[in-house]
Amino acid sequence: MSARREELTRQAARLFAQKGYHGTSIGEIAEALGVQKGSLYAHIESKQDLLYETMREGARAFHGGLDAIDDRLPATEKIRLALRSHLRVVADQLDVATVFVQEWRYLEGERRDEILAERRRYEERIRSLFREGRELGELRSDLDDATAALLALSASNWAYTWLRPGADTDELADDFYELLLNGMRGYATPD
Amino acid sequence: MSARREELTRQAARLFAQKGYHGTSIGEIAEALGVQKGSLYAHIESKQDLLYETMREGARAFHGGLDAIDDRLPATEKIRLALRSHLRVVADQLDVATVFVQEWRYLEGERRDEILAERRRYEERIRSLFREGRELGELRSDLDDATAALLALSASNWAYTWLRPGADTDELADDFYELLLNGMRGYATPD
DNA sequence: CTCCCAACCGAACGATCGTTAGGGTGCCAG
DNA sequence: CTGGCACCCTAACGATCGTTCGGTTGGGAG
Repeated sequence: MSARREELTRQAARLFAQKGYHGTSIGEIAEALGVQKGSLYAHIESKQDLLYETMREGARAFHGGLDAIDDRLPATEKIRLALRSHLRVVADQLDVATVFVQEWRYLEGERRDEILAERRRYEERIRSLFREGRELGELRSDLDDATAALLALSASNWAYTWLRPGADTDELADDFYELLLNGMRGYATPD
Repeated sequence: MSARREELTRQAARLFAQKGYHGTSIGEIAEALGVQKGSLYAHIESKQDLLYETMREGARAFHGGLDAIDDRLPATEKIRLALRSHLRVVADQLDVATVFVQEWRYLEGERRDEILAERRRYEERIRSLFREGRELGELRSDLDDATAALLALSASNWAYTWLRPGADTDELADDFYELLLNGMRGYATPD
């Protein structure tokens, strides 16, 4: 893929994140590249292509982050690293992450099915971490891992709305982790 | 406001939630009412009106839920009730809540500023509950209430994506509350 | 020097968008 | 009986949308 083509995808992701897929016109994307809108069709076949590629990039980034976590670590440590990975992806690729989280529903046809499956798989990978933690005794035995995963995932998925690029996401992820594990109660064990 | 007018707002909210503001045309809204699109302008001045009114309804519902919480209760109890209220609003008015959370950025002019202020005020009200809990010793003294509120709010704000209408939101809210307060750690105090 | 090809231009396409205008109902209050 | 009013229709407006197409450009490979 040529450098110009990558720049096109990047600008599209930026505008989709800022104004939404349907709120962004081909003309605006072309203008961001300093080009007539018709010229874009030397690179793409349709506007949908730009959305689809941004989604693919998002899926690759999020899954890639989980892939890098050593499977042999304790479950709780993997949860901590997963939180770090997720927030880092959001901060480092804010546009892509934003589109991945909120614009997926504007995909059409089998591309939509494909991305939806990737999103579901990601959620399942997170959920399995909590299940593993419970089964190995690292987390409370009465933990509802679906609810626990939901809580962690929800917080992470919402991150794109308030995370600023350049923030120290590792520290924030560790704060989240500590809160989720130990709770907010007054008599919590000191660390 | 006439019954017909309310039906119009309701259908608009439903379609905005399902297909997004820019993804929904005036013609589709008219079709949902069994009417020609031009006829809608007997009720509204612009498409923006429909978005704005849905947002107002959302703001009213979310703030109204908090208003009903007795100020003299312990902070932790108020947090529990706030979680219940939020999830109940999402479940009972899923369309309105969905639009309130994701479509606000398509509002224009001062209406956008107004709704944005309402959203910020809501977040601040939640945050103050955690601050109060910490200051009164109900929550750990080293609690970062901004992070804590962020965690709770993020989970709640994400709820519209997975909550199905008719779900037992009180029970779910209590589960969230219990997890947030006591944590997921294995040696957590039994309840 | 020539050829190629990625990249872009300029103009136009049909479709759809939100909105307006003028006229027509049927019902309810006076 | 009559007036008004809420509601709707039909037709059209200009603007903008995504997309197509034939032609032009410039630089690197042979």
